[in-house]
Amino acid sequence: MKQPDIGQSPMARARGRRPGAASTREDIIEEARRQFGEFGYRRTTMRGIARGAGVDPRMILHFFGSKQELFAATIEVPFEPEAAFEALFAGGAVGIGQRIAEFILSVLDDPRGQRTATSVIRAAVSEPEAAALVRVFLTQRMLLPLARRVSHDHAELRASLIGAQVVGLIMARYVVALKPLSAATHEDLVLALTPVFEYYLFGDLAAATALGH
Amino acid sequence: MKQPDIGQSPMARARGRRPGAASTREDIIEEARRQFGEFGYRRTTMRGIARGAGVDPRMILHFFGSKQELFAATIEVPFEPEAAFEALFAGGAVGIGQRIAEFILSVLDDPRGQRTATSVIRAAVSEPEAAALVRVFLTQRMLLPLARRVSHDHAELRASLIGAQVVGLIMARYVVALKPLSAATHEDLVLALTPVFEYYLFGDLAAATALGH
DNA sequence: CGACCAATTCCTCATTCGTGGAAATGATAT
DNA sequence: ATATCATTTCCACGAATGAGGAATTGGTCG
Repeated sequence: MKQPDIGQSPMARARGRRPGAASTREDIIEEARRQFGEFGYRRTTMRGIARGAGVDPRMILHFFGSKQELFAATIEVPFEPEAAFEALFAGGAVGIGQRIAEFILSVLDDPRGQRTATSVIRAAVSEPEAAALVRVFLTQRMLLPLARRVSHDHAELRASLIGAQVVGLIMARYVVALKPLSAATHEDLVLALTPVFEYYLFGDLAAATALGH
Repeated sequence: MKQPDIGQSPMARARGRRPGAASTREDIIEEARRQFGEFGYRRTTMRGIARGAGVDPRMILHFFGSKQELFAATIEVPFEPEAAFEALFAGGAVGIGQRIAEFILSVLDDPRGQRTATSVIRAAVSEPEAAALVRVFLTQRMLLPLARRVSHDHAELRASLIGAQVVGLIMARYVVALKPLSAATHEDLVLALTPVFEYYLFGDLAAATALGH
């Protein structure tokens, strides 16, 4: 006599497969990238991603299996480190610091690069497993290839100092949002960082010489 | 007839105040400092601190009221920024970069300073409110006083760049544990960082000059 | 048309967390 | 001694979370 379960909840969408093209998977990844980048791994929740993507939370498990696998699927390095270093060093030692600074800043100007960077850093801070992954990736894929092109003493230390400066820049600019750095222009930062990168690459680390004035 | 409630749980300690001196409050703070520094704000739990301190979880609320207040109680800056800067700059411009590097590294060599630094950074990454607090503290108490002593153009930018390098060093050395940096000695890092600090303080930020060779 | 599979929704479970109530006990002051 | 207060223990609540079961619907292929 009663209509069977219809009208019980006016907002209740019908179950089953939606007609038309299904962008659900991509919507989830897109929203997950945003939230992991903005909130970090721990404070980002499956339900929050689902809400932001306009999707049932169950879809995330359906497509990705777990929160960790979803996070892994959101990571995209927008360049190939070894190829990028080769191109950067192809121009010789002259101007190498500026080219590195330009390259790093341009990666961080791109929303994808910026989100990936902050996302990975935040995850490394809150998840030990992520920190281990970051350590391996940074060391094997970024710092060692960079160090290999630095034919100087303490090559790995030099690469690590550059990495530390870059990480600090990301933290100060995007995570803590220190005004002088978040307001500085791309060009200002390139100019300010260029001498530091050149010093870390080629300078005499064991002699506290003055560095320009 | 039955012994009243005794023997029900052999491990059950008697209620009420313990005899002797009560170090509970200090035990909690001590353990909280360790865990906030090691795990960050989010992954540190009241129950975990209580377990580590050998204390009932309720004691934490009893003494501190909430997790946030407990965290606030664990923060201890082991120096007075303005006084420290005054002392550092009292020796004049010559050797100022080295003195700053020495000072920062010595603070980070001290377990208390190191724990406070990592703890605050981790909290800033995982908690927006903490990030706001860190931004204000860093800007008002550290960077502006530092900038005030830098009688050059872009004083705040210079101070922020130093701050970013220090934060990056802490991240790389203690959070991600990049080997070349965590293995480097105090002296190595002082030598490597001194020219950078001097450049950030006094160098020409708008001219990409070479910085030592 | 019928069988099969992917996509979608609803509901549930077990766990964990921060917080708080209430009672018990020792120390201390009167 | 008695009253008062701080300290301590156990227990519970409500919320949030990651994960998964089961049913329903639509596309696709025979």
